[in-house]
Amino acid sequence: MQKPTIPKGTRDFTPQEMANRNYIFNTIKDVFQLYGFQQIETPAMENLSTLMGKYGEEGDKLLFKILNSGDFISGASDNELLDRNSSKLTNKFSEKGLRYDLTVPFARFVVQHQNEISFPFKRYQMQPVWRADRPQKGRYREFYQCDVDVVGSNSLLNELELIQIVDEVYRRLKINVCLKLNNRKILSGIAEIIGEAEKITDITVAIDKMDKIGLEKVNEEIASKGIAAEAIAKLQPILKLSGTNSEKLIQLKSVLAESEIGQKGISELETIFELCEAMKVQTKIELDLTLARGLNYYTGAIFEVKALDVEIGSITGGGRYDNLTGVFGLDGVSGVGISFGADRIYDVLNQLALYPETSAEQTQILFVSFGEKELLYCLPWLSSLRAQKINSEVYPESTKMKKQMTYADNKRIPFVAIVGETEMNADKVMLKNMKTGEQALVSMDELLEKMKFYR
RNA sequence: GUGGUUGUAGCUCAGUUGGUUAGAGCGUCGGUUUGUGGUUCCGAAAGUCGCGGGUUCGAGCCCCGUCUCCCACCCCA
Repeated sequence: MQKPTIPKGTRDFTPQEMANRNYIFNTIKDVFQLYGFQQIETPAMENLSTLMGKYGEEGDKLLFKILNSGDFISGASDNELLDRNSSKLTNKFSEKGLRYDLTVPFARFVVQHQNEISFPFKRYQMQPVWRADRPQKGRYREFYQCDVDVVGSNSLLNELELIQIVDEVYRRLKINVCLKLNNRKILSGIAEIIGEAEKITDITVAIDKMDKIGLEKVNEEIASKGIAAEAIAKLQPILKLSGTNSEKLIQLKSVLAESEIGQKGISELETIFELCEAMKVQTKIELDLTLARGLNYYTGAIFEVKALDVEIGSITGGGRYDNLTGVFGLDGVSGVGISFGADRIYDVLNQLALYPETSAEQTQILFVSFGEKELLYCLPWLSSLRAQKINSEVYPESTKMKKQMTYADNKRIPFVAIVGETEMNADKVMLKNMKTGEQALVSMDELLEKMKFYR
């Protein structure tokens, strides 16, 4: 028989791995809740009409589509089948797809539930998303995103709070990061003053590659998009911008003096920097004009977080989008949000071995016994421990002690309670510390007292 | 979607110019006077050599296809 496998780009997670992953999810979740965000979930699958056209042409290709149930082929005529046009046939065969991110389903959610939501709506969502991408380093076809967004508020205080959340999450996870900040309005201003406003997407996609391919290649790519040489020349001082954040802003102010939207972007950034300083955000924040990000719906701030000690690409990203719900028929709702890439954070933590030594999930005490009578004797002890929220279990069969001890060892259970006739007669258990090897006869009260530090 | 790369036991890998029943370490399981694990010693199970085809008297090894892994591009968490 063929050995079973899982689809490419997907992974199984063992109990040990899940303990590590839950450490990440719980850390992120705790911080989200600390800032007043509430959790929602949306279905794994959405109607394709909700998903299609929201991520550009590339994105549509990367959507996993779900075959219609039943006789899906009846949806297409003979001529359409003979045509062999896959993209047209896809529409006939499939009307649902797996979600590609959490932002678009969230926009759909806001529109659909607009009358039940009170704004500003602060929500978080931690669920897997799927992309039919070719897997490679730090890239999976199924991965988790942890999104926090505020919709229905234009205040830059939201940007501040998101930055504070980034600051707090990575402080707790002990990952050194740099937060890169940009503003779409500045990018628009740049495109405007060089007279290529309608080419903004091409320009931003190209300059996004700056630290990867260098200035020269970026210029080549921009030129290849049909942008005039003089416009490219005008762009140079901006691409070569250097110095501290405030020095960069001063330079930008003069370069973008003629652009109203550019000035707006600069003042937004100034406000954000001031707020961060006032609130003593520890994370290094860097104004980075080459940060453009792929998704075109950002209209204000753009964030990206990079791990400093690991080469892995961005581990968190986001920004402000003024009219995301517009595509679903609800105008005038502004949102700002960020997404933590849990799987990349997991890779970073794995490489740096930054997990806490003991997991809150592990069993703290295992009862080892010698027979049926002893097994039954253990049960009330377990109930008492569990009532005190101490993770505990009993080895459910009376096999050799070696096997039971090995079991405890493999699960890294720190304490074992040995129960034989002697212990039963004394109404006690033999409590053994697996690390030191020390053991002592203890009563129920003594046991609960000792174990209460291991909740 | 394009290009490159990898595949032998649960895991990490040996395997000679093509030549008998394909090996090791780790892990697993069992035993080492049946009330003591993580460190000893002994033993066992475990592989259609990714899959399919071809060349050959003979293929883990050579050729073709395919899938998979990883890497780069595109794009992106």
